[in-house]
Amino acid sequence: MLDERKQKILQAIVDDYITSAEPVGSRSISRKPGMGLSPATIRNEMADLESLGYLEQPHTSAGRVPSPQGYRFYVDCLMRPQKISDREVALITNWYETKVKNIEQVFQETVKMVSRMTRNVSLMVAPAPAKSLFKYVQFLPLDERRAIVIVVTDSGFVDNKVIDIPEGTSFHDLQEIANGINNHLAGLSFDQIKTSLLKEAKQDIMANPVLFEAALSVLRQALVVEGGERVYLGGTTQLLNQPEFREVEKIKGLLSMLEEEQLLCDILHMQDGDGVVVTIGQENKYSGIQDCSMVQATYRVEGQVIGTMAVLGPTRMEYGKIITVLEFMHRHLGDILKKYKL
Amino acid sequence: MLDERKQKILQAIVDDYITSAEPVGSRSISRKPGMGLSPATIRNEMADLESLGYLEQPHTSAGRVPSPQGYRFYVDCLMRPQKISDREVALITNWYETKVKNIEQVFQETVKMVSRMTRNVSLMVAPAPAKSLFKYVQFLPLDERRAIVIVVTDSGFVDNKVIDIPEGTSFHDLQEIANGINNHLAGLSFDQIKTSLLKEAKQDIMANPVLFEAALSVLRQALVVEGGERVYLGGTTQLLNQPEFREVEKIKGLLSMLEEEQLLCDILHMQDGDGVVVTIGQENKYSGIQDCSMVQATYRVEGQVIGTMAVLGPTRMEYGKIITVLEFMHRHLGDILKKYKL
DNA sequence: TGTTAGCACTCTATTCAAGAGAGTGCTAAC
DNA sequence: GTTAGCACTCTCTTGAATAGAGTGCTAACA
Repeated sequence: MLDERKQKILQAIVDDYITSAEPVGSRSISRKPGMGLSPATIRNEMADLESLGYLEQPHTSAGRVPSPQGYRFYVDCLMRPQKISDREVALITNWYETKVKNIEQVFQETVKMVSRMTRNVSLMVAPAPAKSLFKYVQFLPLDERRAIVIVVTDSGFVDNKVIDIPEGTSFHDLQEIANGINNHLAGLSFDQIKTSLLKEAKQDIMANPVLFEAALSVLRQALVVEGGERVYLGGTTQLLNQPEFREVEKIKGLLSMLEEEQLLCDILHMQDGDGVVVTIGQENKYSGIQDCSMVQATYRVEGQVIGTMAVLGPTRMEYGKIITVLEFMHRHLGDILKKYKL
Repeated sequence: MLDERKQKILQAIVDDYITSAEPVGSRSISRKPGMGLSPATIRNEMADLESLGYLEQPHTSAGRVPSPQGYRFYVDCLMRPQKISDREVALITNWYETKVKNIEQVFQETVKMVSRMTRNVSLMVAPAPAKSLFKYVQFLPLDERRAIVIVVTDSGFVDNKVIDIPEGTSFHDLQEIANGINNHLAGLSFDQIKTSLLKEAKQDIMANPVLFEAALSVLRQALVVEGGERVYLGGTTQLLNQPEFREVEKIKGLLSMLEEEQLLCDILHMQDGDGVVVTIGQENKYSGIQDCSMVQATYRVEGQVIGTMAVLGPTRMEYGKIITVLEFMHRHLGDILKKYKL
């Protein structure tokens, strides 16, 4: 275990490096107020910290840089989580109130907000609409040949699509079809609906068998809800501000990774459990982000873990700030989602 | 006017530069099949073309680079617009059929597709929903205290929001309110609705005056359709692939510009008329993109120009390809939009 | 015994000159 | 009118020299 002075120095080094992105020399630590030690003493301690594995030296005559182990210790023991100010809380609340009108927008705006607050890329997996339960469909007239179909899931997702009205079907017929569908399929998952659709439909749904063909056609158009979980991504341009991504090549690599929804899903699913988790550099299982760190948090609705959100950035990230923000979202996002019914 | 040989050489130079991004020397032009001229001859012609203003030399011993005037001439006279292959047409058609279900998605997917086909940033202004005419609202039950309100405009935009049901209002009441609203406000623009709302409401809308307060509250929540035109943006990461944006600083500048919706709107509105227009470098009125070129096209529904789409990239862009793609979209986007009712 | 000043040492980043390479313009021959 | 040849120009790369930052070690000090 590190003695108190070593901890203090390590903390100063990490703090300094996080803001400056430059290897930290003994002089600059010595100069910090409250340190009260000469550069030479600091140097001795730094040499110790290096041989203990907490620091690294890019080359002999450079300052020190935190090692992954150094960051780990910093995150676990040294870092002081920043408080979220009342002003920030007010800002967040206001943001949701003015910009968010439905569930979809909760996700869209949350990633935007988080990326802005943390100055890093932020991502979020939303539960798959297809996994939730079908609640009802409703047809709205558009013109003679087409209608809008609104599909609502029990979790509050709303999907709208324009469909062709089958030949010879009146709008009144459509409403009857909707009733049939709603009566018989409400409460089923979309997966169930897909498989059992044809059989069920034939036997039960339609009081009026003349409408059967029309109903089938409509069902097929209406009930295909976009399959998988959706990943929301925000603040990718923040990457450009990080000195570690000064070379376009590195950004390209990360960005093209961030475009692969499935991959992101997988990465975010690697963490289970509940709460805020930090993975630093090589701790990340996916090799494409092993020079990055990720702070992840689950969010819950009524105790149930529903999904994950995360902030991705260079290992030299503002852990304190980011953890605080995600901790906050972890606790409060559920309430916000519930407002729009999830 | 340039004689035929000069034109041929200029064309070869621009073509070469567009693909290589390197100043073009006399040798490489001379080597091109069908050229049949020695480097020395080419050099003479190049010198002429330079003094005529069609070419520039980064420095004495470099090859030539097209000047803005050179690009202009290339675009106006030399460039052969590429045909869109049947395969591409099929791809586009299929893209819309599988990925697009409503108007919103037409815009989202169009910018994606165009940016992919042109390998450049693509943008598009959609007509402001608020400018279109209110068609109807419909309430859908969510739970006891909340409902989903669906607002449909005559142009086919569908907006859904979760609203609080006013205290003491039954779902049946809501439907009555919807009827009142629909009967009296259908066909009005949202601007009109906003201003005339209170007066009108009081006098006419509500058959049942008891519901008046509730109706007002609901109206306020429901009928605020996001104000301005929306800008859709696609393929910003394409910037990273362009050699002219190898330095992060340049990308940052452009990207931060691309984040300002209003600015983009203004830029796209500077072009009027109908059809495909190319603005090269300094021809752009906004100084932030004066080292870029932009190809813009309007799109129409039933003859009416409805909005603009554009491709933005370095002046060294594949004009032939891009113009062809936008020409195609210019002609066909209207049909696609009409399918979802605009 | 812990701390510190001093100094030699190491490594990077910058600067500068030299040389290679690419391309031109001009001249003279075809 | 076209082209081969050649001197010339400018950039980019390479390598050496130098300044700068920071270290590690030693010896002195409290």
